[in-house]
Amino acid sequence: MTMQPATPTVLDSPLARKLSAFVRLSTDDLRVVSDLFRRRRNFGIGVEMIHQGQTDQTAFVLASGWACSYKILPGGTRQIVDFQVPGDFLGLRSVLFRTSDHNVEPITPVQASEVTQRDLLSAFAETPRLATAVLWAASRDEAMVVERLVDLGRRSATERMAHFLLELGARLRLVGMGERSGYSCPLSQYLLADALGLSAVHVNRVLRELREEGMLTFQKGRVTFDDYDALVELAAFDRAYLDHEGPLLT
Amino acid sequence: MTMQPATPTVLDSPLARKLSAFVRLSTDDLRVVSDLFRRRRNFGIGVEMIHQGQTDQTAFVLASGWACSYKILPGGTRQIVDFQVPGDFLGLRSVLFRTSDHNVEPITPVQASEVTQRDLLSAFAETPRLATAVLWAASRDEAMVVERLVDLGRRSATERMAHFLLELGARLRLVGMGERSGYSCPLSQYLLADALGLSAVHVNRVLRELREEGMLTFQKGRVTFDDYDALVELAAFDRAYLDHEGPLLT
DNA sequence: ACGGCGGGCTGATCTGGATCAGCATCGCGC
DNA sequence: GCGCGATGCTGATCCAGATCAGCCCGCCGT
Repeated sequence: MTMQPATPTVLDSPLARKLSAFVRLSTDDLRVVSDLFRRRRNFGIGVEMIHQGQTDQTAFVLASGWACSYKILPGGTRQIVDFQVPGDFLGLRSVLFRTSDHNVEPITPVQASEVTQRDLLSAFAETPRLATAVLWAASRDEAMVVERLVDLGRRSATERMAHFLLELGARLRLVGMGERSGYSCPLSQYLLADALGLSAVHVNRVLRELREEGMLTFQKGRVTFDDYDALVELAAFDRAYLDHEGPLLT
Repeated sequence: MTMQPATPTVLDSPLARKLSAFVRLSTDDLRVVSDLFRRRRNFGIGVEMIHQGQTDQTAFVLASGWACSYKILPGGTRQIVDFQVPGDFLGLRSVLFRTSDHNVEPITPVQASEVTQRDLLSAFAETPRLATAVLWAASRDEAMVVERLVDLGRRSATERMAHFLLELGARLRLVGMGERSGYSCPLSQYLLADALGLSAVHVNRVLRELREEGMLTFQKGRVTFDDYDALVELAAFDRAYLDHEGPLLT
């Protein structure tokens, strides 16, 4: 946990920070955002927050902690679709679906605010600007999934890893949880493997290789960029798809 | 081109058909939909409709023909993210972005209606029900991308191919362009390769294998399901993620 | 009527990453 | 303070799918 001012306002929330990268929100907008944050809940590691096939249409906004969304295949293997960090929506995509098509569970202990379909739609009616901002966030999420698709389809294991960790760094910096030099990261090599479509064994080797090349170090729950520019080059990382160049300075 | 009734109404449009799988649209809603269809344009094969990096925020609704959206990597390879068939949106994801993060181009000659960000947002304001329907369609698009991600991450080439062609069949049937027995399909083996993260050579072998196993035949621009149930089994195809069980019978 | 070329198709070879098998360390519960 | 499950790490072997090299056919343009 980082230091908080004595009277934390919703301005401090990761969600507000993130949305501000897209539109400058008025105090009215921010009030509506903070209303969305009312029903705060806690979840322990591995407790399912959203389950494949469930029919109640609720989503969450992550306030603290990390989560991941994934699909299980008959056969037992799973594909992690994405990780969620503070400020991210969980299950936004299936609020409109009759049944959820994926699972979401915490990787670390998590605080999240529950948002129902009704809440969301009525908040949209109240402030169209917020609606636009949320749709922007949803588009950004999809853009990230697409980039993961490119990872799996056309990038080598090493490029994939570099690209993924760079993206994660950019996302975390946007909500104030990382610097250009690196960030702390609770992901195990198994989780990375399931997300990147690799085996855990190979993830290990790739990380070693990147470390020995002096490009990045991932150890003890911390990612350190040893040579940021070389990584960007290697991964052909072009942050345009994140659309982070907002009204606030980056 | 298929036969049309003497006075075609917007009800016949693939988009309306598709959205009807989710909500029953009123005649008012349908009028708004048909307004969206006003600015009809034609595009030849390979003419870029949307370009990576472009800044004008327009999308299209496909009225006839097939298109594909893809990303190019420095190095020349490309990853096709998805194909679009009549009734699908093109570039919806980046209407809200400052710059488009992908390309879209026709695979066959195409008729499409141009929709600007303004058009769309004002249509939403007019009929919230339509807004919901469009968001549903966007969610379905994302669900398909996620399923493609699972394809690339965790399914073998054969499973991948089967899964993909089954999904395409389901999508086409929804807009009245295919039957359970098969559908006509203008995709070359090169396009399939770029979409499924395979080499064209391997696509060829996989198709041969599926044919020799008596599961499906893809020849002369037509996909024929020779053993639908076996395919569903092989690919572990669960259409839940398409959320097609709508108010109209399927 | 003929060259060129986009597609389909094939065999031979190579390789990135999976799989299998196992060891070392650490934190935690009892 | 001991056992045990997670996690990190490593070597040896295997294989799905890439790559390379080419042939055949039908179509289109001149």
